[in-house]
Amino acid sequence: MTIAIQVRLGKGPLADSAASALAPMFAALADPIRLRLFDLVRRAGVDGICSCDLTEPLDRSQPTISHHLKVLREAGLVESRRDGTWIWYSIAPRALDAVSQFIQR
Amino acid sequence: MTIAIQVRLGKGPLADSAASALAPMFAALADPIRLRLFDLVRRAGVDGICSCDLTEPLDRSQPTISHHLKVLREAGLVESRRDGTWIWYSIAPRALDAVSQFIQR
DNA sequence: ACACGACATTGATAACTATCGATGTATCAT
DNA sequence: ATGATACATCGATAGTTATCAATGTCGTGT
Repeated sequence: MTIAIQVRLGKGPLADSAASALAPMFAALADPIRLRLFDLVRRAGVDGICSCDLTEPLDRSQPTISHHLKVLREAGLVESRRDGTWIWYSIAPRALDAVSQFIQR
Repeated sequence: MTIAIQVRLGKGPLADSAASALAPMFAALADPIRLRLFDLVRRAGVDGICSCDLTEPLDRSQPTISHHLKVLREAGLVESRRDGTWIWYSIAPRALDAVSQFIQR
């Protein structure tokens, strides 16, 4: 199951619908652990990074990291693919497009 | 009382301190009402916009809008200045610099 | 079939947040 | 001083979230 998030930012005042679509992306990055998770995944590039390598450096329990990865995934910021018993995370294409578009005017 | 927020983003992995400084800014934008508030203030330009013109279009009570403006202000995203009984809000200089810096690589 | 490793889900809890009505505070006009 | 207006703060409440221990699920190797 993949999640597609589409946000169209018009020229007029930010519509309620656009704001409601945008807010969850900011919310996904509104936590220090998730910011660092996102950063680690982004640094890993196209190959991605194994979930097993994300738990230890952030000093949180495995379920907690799993929870945060789920939040990032459901916000459309990261993707996961299975490889045997491992799961590899990578940055979703166009992940921050909507956010970036809002930030720059 | 003004609030200064400084975030230095190094080249290495995102440090816990940087993430903790960055997260509140994302949190401030992680709400539809605040996104639209920020958008309205930004559209007002250097003159700013009166708080009284922010309550009605967002369909929330006056205390609620006041609360959200406080969140934006404490995150360093907007500034307020008094003019008689009115209070004018404007975008803080370098408001989104840290956020923008994180977004782009 | 069985045991193990990697990850997800559940359940519980403490902390936080969005919202509003009521009330407080500050400024202006009279 | 008085009243009116603009905004902030308080108190309460319902909803959300970050966290972990315990448990479940899925894939691998034996």
